[in-house]
Amino acid sequence: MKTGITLVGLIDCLRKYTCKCFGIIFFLLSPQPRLNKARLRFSSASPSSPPSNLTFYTRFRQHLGLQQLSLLFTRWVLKVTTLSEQILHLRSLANTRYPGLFHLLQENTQDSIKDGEIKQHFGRKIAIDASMSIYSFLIAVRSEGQQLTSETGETTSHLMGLFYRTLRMVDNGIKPLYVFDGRPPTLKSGELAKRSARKAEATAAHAEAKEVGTAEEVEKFSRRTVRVTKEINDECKRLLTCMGIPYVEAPCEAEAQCAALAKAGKVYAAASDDMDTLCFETPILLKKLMLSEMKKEPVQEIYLDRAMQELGFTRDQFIDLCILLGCDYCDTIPKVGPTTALKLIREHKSIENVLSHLGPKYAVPKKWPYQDARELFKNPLITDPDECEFKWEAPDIDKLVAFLVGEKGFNEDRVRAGAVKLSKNLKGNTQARVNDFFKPVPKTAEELAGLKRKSEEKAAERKKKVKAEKAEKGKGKKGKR
DNA sequence: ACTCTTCCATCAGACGGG
DNA sequence: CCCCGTCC
DNA sequence: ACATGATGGAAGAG
Repeated sequence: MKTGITLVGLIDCLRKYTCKCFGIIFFLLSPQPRLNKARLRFSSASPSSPPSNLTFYTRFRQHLGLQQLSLLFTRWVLKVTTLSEQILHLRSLANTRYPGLFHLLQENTQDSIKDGEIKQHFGRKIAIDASMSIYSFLIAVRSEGQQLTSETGETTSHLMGLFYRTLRMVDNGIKPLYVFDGRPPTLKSGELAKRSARKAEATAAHAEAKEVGTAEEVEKFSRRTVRVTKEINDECKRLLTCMGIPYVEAPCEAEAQCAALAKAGKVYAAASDDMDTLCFETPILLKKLMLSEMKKEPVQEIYLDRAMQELGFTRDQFIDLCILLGCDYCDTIPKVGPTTALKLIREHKSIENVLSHLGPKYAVPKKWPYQDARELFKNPLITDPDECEFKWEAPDIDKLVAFLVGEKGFNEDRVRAGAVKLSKNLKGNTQARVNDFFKPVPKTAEELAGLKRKSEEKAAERKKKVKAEKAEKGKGKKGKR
């Protein structure tokens, strides 16, 4: 707005710092190019004038808007760099994504989402995507921008987070089962993009040599997106072993494996904040499991069968709905949001029918591999749940102390206190299960009343908010007029 | 006026003492 | 309770 | 020679 930057100026600047441009381009091509301070600092670690580019970029984005800017960069990239169309296409595949499924369920169904407390899950086995948690620990557990480290400078953020979170779960009687990603999740966009690229993009034969180079770049690119290194994963596994907590290694996506375990009845539910897990047919999904105790928010429990029942959908229709809403595997149709998607599927029952009845207003993406996505949801790569063996054992306190205190410099008292909690809860196991068996569904009147009150309060709050806003708006308008 | 979509900004863990 | 510093 | 995703609010389009 204020700054009078021109396109020419921008391009000049970019030419000047060619290497830095890659960073910016990747930002732009990433599904959600957002910048925050931590990241800025992080990526500007190199000495030569990085801030100029980034601030430049930010200002410019405000000026132009994202789409034009990214178009501009795309064109520029094509001209100047060796990045080929395939990478661009790969990124564009994973473009926008609506978070709408949860809201949609919230508003269109009554019983599929239930708020509860963490205590209700006492004694239950719950599968958790380990990599997701570890990733968030690595990002969030920091002090003055730096991760926590042992004396030798090794990162310990992940151990810290994993240790205490697991402790809290065990303390609440939950028996966690961690599921580790097999191959990094790039299989999603990577494989799909490659596949569809191979299929349709034979037209790019004009530069075969280029394509060879590109394939390498694509691989490089996907390798880079590995979030949690093998070392970190191994340390976490070691910690879990010391704690007596079991884990499972998924061949591919942990989410899918969690769902399979839940479906087979090996665990009670899958805990994740990602609604995609529902598409893998987990009967129950727990959302915000760990947030609850800290912030006094309810644990959200989502039942797949009730959701489908209330929407009147079969599993296939439900998956199609999710694809329309936007999943990890393919793009959405522009102008089709949650509401429209629901309407369309209700009317036409399947994506094929939707496509054949779709008005000209809606431009379906040229490459829209919805069938592949559907296939991935229906038949994900998993190991048979029956072959997964896991049990909860007593912690090996000596090893635990040797590891955390000896190698990583944790406070010994805290670790020992934690270990005591672990073994104490293990003892209560048999009883816990019996209790759980006795009163699974019937809640006490108090609990019900409490929950009701809570939800009513929330609803009231929302209404009040809306009302207040409307009132304000009204006032403003009246005042103006 | 209303509904739905797109754009933008912000933040992410766990614990304990005041 | 909320705010804020500390964990390693 | 690297770099994210969920969410809520506000503005925009039809």
